[in-house]
Amino acid sequence: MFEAIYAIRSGSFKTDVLLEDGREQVTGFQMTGEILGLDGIGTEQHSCNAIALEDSEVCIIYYAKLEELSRVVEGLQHQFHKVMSREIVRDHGVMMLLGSMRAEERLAAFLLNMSQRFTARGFSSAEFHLRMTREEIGSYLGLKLETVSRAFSHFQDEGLITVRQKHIRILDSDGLKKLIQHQASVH
Amino acid sequence: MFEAIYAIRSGSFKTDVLLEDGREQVTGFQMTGEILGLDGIGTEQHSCNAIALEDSEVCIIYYAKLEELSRVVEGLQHQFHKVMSREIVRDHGVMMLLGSMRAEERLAAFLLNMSQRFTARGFSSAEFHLRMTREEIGSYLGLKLETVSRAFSHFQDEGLITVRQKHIRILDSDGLKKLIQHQASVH
DNA sequence: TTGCATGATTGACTTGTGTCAACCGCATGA
DNA sequence: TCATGCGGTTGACACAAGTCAATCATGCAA
Repeated sequence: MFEAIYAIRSGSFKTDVLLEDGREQVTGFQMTGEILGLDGIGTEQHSCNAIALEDSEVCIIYYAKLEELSRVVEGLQHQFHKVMSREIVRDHGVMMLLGSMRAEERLAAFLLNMSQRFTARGFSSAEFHLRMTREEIGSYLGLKLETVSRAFSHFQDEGLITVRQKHIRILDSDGLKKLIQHQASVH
Repeated sequence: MFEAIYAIRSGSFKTDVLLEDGREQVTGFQMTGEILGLDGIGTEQHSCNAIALEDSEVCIIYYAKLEELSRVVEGLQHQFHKVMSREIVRDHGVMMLLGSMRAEERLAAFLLNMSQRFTARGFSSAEFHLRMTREEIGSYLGLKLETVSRAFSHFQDEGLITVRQKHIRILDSDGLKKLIQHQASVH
């Protein structure tokens, strides 16, 4: 059943979908200020789970109220459409990752994306704490946890980052950016 | 620049995004009755290309008009939200494909999805004509065209389908369904 | 403190898919 | 008719990532 969407007030989440046979696919990581539950509007039924990765707070937005308000509050409808549209664009980005990048490119893109999102929230762009496990990162990126771990170690050996468990420090973000594009032209 | 979305009146399309280095990722195939261009609302700029796969017609829907109408026409806003939401759910399905299925599972899922969409449009569910090349299917499924071709041949050897170029006939759709789930429990 | 559980790292080996290349089939146009 | 080109198929081989397994690190509970 569907009745609301949820704005994250603090904390962070992962969303996932399950196949009958038990395979889990992480479909995204959401941070403060982002919206959960937009998948439920189409079918009147949420199609993925949201799991908090730390203590978190959400603001419940009843969808019926939102629709009603959209009709009278200038600009609200448009803002809401923008949020949904951006989610579609983001998903296309993930499809790009999964469909045409190799393991280290995926992880580099993931790290740069996290860095950018932390920056947008006023945190350091170079040093941050990942709230998800290697397995969750792997599921999101279509990789096994060992592959994620090895890629982290390799980046560290190359002097691109330092890793200690979930603590990441980016030493050479240009190097990571080059990885994403350059790898292909080697082809 | 963004000003409109497009309802497909007849024909079919592929959408893709490009990486700077020239890699192409097909993000979807759209058929009659589906909507193109929803990605443009968020940033006032379309982020993917749409290419017709055959002679096709679209109905241009100016976004400004749509927003205006949504405020007065009962139910229109809700219908529009549903369309966008379903696109998000569909993308999550593709992420499932790309992130946690192997080549033959992906292709089986793709064929069943095509079959279902043809059925919904009043065509045969068992026999249809693919409008896209092996390379486009491969890009969409995160596979090389040779892998797609081999999987088709293998399905044919197993008696699941018959293939002759772009003509597909599904002989055992339950067999295809089992492939998607069963492969995993072998694990 | 010790013991335990969970997550992360690393190594050795296997395998699915990619790569490269040859060849086939069908459609189009000269 | 034959030549040309594009898309599709198939084979041989290479390699990236998966699998299995041992070990280490961290944090929590007794």
